Amino acid sequence: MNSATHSGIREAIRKRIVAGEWSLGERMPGEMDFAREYACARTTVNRALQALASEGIIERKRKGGTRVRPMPVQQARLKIPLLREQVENSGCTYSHRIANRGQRRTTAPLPKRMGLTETGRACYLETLHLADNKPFAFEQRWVNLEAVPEFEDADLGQLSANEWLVRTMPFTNGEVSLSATSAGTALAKALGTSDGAALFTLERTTWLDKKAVTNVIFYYASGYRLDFPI
Amino acid sequence: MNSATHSGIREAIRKRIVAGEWSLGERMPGEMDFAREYACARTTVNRALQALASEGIIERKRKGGTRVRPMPVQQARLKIPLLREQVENSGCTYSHRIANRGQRRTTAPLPKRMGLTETGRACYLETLHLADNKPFAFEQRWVNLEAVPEFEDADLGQLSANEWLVRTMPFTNGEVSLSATSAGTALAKALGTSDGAALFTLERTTWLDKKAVTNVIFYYASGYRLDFPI
DNA sequence: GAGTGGTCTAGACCACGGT
DNA sequence: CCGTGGTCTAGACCACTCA
Repeated sequence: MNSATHSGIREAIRKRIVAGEWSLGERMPGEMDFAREYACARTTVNRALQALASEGIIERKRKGGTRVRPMPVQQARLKIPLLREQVENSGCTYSHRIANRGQRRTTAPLPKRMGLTETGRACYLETLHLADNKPFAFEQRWVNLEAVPEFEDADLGQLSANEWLVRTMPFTNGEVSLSATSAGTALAKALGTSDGAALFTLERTTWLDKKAVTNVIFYYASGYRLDFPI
Repeated sequence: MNSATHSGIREAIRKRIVAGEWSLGERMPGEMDFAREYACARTTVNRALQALASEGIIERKRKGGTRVRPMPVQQARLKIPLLREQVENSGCTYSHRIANRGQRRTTAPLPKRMGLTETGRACYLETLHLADNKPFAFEQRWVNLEAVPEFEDADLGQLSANEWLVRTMPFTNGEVSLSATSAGTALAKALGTSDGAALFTLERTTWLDKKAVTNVIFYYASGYRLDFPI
């Protein structure tokens, strides 16, 4: 019983939890108990238990001790790859076409999520992303030119807007929203599917401090799945 | 300049990265440099930098030092709440109805994802989840009775199958797949929407060690969105 | 080979929150 | 109050990888 490393101890304790050594909600041994048992420092046990807590498997409270969560939180780390990477990872050739690029003083249509002032300047862009020259995803994007003035003159021939922004513009926080959309006529035509097809949809808004940077909606071609481990 | 705590240092360094103090891919100061600068132990800096690395903002290599990632990984922690909690959090009353409960020797239709043997016993279940008595999501589930024999006799009147399994059955790993489905006639009827409506779809398979436990597909009623911060 | 991050230790003090 | 987890320190050794 000696892999006195934090990950070794973490997995050992995880197995004991799964095996049911402590029932749901029951108090587990304290850090010092485990430290004695595994013959290591308390710090090492602490790190292992903190990892399990951040996974939602156990709950820890000062003085209250450590307990097995009665109802574990189901959570996963979801990586949202760049479209280019998604396409290339599936062995296809990536390309993109700017479908529509405009600029307007913000009036009506700017997504509420961005919370822009009516007077702000913003830029609207539609891009079609292709895999082996077949439609893969359709992108609608607003960019707040007050946050990213350089975007106005960016050359998006090589780099897509998405990649340009990721490379150039950091952000401090954002929000993602996943949903399903029934393809309207224009969308169906752009993606080469039939009217009313169900499209997996990802919307993302990012902020730099409190200033909206960009809002984007990706409509993925029919049949797309976003897979990830849990 | 002295909150010599790992989170304080982490946020301070994050701000400096966002402010552009080091350009993309450029080498940042080492742990000992930061430790001197913030007047703290190297361990504390290490913890701060490891957190930033796990967020995908920086890259660290032994001997190679720490660098700002040229193309940060977009990732988020996605919490998948229980249906009951989703409904109750939106201020509605939750209920569910078992639509169909069967048991069969596994023959053809068992999802490939579960990787069950043809001879195994499994249980199939359909559940309609309601919010204020209106359809919220439709669930199709397979349960591997060889992994969870108790499920066969479980009383699912109070607790839904999902909650019963979460409470009773731990799992070691799983896979989630998000997609969009066009409602067929039966689905549309169950969810009270029109034929061909776009439904947000979540499929999840879980394993205990190498043994499949359950495979479930949730079809959410039209208009559902899964939101999370990034 | 040498510099960097990865990790462990032993000890200390603190903060929260049950009793 | 006082036990528990949360965190910091100073020092040490190791492992990777770049030059």
